[in-house]
Amino acid sequence: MTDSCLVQSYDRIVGLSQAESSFLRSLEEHPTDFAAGEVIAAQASHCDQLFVVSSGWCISEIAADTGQCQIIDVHLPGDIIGTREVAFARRLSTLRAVTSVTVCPFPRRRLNAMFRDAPRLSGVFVLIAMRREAILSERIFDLGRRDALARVCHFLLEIQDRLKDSCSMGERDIQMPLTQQQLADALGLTSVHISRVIRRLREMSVVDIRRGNARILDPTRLRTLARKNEEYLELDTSWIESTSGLSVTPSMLDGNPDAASMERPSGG
Amino acid sequence: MTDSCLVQSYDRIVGLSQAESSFLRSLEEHPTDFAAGEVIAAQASHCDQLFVVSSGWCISEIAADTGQCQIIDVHLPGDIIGTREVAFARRLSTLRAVTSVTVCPFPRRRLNAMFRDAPRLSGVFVLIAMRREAILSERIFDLGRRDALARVCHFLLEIQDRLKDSCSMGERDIQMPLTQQQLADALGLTSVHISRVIRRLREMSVVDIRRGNARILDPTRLRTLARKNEEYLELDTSWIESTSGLSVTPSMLDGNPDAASMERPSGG
DNA sequence: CGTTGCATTGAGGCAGTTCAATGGGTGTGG
DNA sequence: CCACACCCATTGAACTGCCTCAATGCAACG
Repeated sequence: MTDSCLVQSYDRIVGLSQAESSFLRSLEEHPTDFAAGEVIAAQASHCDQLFVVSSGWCISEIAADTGQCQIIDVHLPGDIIGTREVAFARRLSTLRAVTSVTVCPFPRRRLNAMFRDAPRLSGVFVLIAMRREAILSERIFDLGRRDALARVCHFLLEIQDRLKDSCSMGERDIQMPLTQQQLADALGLTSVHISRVIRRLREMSVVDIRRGNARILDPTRLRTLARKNEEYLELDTSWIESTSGLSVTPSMLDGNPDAASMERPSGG
Repeated sequence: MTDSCLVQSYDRIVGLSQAESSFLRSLEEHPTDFAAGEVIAAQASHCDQLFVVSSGWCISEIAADTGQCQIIDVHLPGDIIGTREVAFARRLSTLRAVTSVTVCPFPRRRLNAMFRDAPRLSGVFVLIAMRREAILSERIFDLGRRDALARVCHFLLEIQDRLKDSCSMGERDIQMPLTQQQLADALGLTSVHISRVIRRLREMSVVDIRRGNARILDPTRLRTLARKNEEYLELDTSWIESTSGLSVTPSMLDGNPDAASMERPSGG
């Protein structure tokens, strides 16, 4: 019954209670399908919704008036999208489907209810937000200080780690549904140059990247070329565990925060 | 009595109660001074502490084995530092003083107490974290898709906005204590090229950037060159206000979360 | 079987780098 | 008060990684 990547990934971080997983599952009550390339939410549009990715890949991209485009983030199954936007009146990026996707929109106030009544889930939520910030920081290092070859290698390893975290995958193969143009937009390069780098990596027998799939031929070499120092994806969850006290009320489950119960469990 | 930039900035976002501002003030109980250039917390070191910046500028930088360095973030007075690291066992960046600074360390569990018992402060905290994520996203766009001139202009405007938000500043002048090398490390360039760009901007009568201070000569032109589209710093606080129910207990103020009171105000 | 979207390849150009030398301000010790 | 050292900024010359422009290949699809 629990196929949800979201529930699985939260459960893997802190073991979830019945009530907690029910709450998370309730965020995926309204699945909506989009075809590859479709815009799910446009830049500068009003944003009072967040999304859970149930299946498929999405991207957040920022478009400039010059026609330039930069992909800020890649969203995989189990990710909650829109947390960056929650703080603002209007979206600062376009949310677009890369493959055909199923996403589940939910209103901002659900998050509110979670913060008030489910401190452990809030903790995991913040933890994941901080990991996302760490990933963005690494990408800043990438764009600022690594050459094209290292960027591509590093990106592959990042995706591999994240896929391992959220869903199933093989050791040698990494899903890679992005086009070369999209890879270029993510890594601050041009598709022409991405093509050359991919060829070089193939000739070097490091990775064979083709549309849909990347096959790793020499993992050690790949890791060296990526100049990947730290394993920033290893979370420290100890501080969440110390947050006892959790109540998920029936009213939270149908998304009415204002009627949420104010009482809390009396046990310490 | 309230000189604290931290309290001021939180108060500006949502009007703080007495208890709430007391809690925030209590985070600044242990001021520590560092001289310009000193390391406050080293990359890969254990991180169970966060910091409030009381005065001065700090940076978070990631160093590579090649000697390359990338500045991820600039921290101004009123900022809480280390939230990115909170999720991990070890720091992924070095925290360094740019000017002489006063920072106030506080333990991770204080944050925990806040999450459990002060939902409005938690809301502002998350809001600010999301704004930081937005700023990082903009910097990714910068590094990926803007040329050196635009990067420098955009960076200046970002700092101007953030200084406006946290502390006092003039309209024409922006504090700029970073060296050209540090500017280069922040913007993914070399100090040599930064020097040339600064000269060009001076010759164009757009900004006169010198160590310590940048004087804006042509605000309109600066904004055009920066290609700054969105005003991402305008926060939407409406969703926080709807989180009623706040208790800051005496035990929170001395930093003992486990003894924190579990009762909450019964009023809606 | 043409169309459409993506990938590949080549040739030339440029923004930004590297290397290296010079200048200028500031603090320190004689 | 000078001399020296140090750090930072400036400038020049040569180089290069990546871009731009443009043509071609190639597979999927109606």
